[in-house]
Amino acid sequence: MQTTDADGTLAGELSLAVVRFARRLRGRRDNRLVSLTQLSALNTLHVEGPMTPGALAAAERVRPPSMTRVIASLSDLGMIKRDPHPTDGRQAIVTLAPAGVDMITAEAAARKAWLSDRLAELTPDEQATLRDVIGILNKIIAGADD
Amino acid sequence: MQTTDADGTLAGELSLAVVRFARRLRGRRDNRLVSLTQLSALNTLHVEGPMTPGALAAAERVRPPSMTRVIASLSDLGMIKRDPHPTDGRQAIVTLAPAGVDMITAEAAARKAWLSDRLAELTPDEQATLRDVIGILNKIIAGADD
DNA sequence: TATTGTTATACTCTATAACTATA
DNA sequence: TATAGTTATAGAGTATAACAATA
Repeated sequence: MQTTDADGTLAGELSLAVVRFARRLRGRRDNRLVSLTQLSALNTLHVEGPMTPGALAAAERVRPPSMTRVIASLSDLGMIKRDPHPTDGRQAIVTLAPAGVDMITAEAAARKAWLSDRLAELTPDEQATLRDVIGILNKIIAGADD
Repeated sequence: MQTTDADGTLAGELSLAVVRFARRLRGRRDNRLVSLTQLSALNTLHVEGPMTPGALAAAERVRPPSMTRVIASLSDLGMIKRDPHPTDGRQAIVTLAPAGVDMITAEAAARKAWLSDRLAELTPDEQATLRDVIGILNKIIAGADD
């Protein structure tokens, strides 16, 4: 077993595998009411609580204009609400609405419906590896502050 | 440690982590000459050899019209070439050109330049977990034939 | 008729640049 | 002037539907 990645093989193969997997995730979902991008924003609001559009953009690692559109679409769907910032008129506070909480719950079930079928075909060791990799991926994402 | 995913937690968290990681991969690359989607197609041609557009679409898990566009862009860049099928006038054979091979090599180095920095911050165990997960993700992708 | 591939069209996600409003 | 956010615009990636060419 290697302990370093001097030749970049791990970086390369990991990139391609993740891109293909993400493509499958986006394309294979049954519930088309919200996209995975929208769901990711809802999830962040659920985990971290209400925040400004700028903070949400930073948390999601997208640019503010991109988050503006995500917020607008989720607001149209009634899944979040926008309130004025108490002290700064430029900012706003984005809060998860009850419909947004319901969507998170429903989407978790929808993903389970197909991905869990795939996961069920894996060995317990493989499932454990996937569980471990979630934290590692999040660590890489969080560390990529350049 | 759990050995099943009855509540869908693994499916949900894995989905969100992978989507965010893929977003970072797409946005953070320095070499903008080819996209990760294009690179993935080049890589498949490199690993599996020349094939028809339909076969390449199937291998990449995208629809034929999507692959038509990827092939057109790579052909414009001189990284692949299209030849007539020897026996079936409807089909074509897509082959990796020398410039495509060079691009695969260059891109592997470019990815290494930034992702390896992140990987270097991980423990050997974490790197080994990532190495294991590549095969698991590919297994899931391959199995999702519904 | 069935298959392969392309064209036409549309939608989502993301970005940069320019702008408005507020601090 | 500086900051937060939106609007305008553009480009990549993907899809479905309709079409053309060939089997």
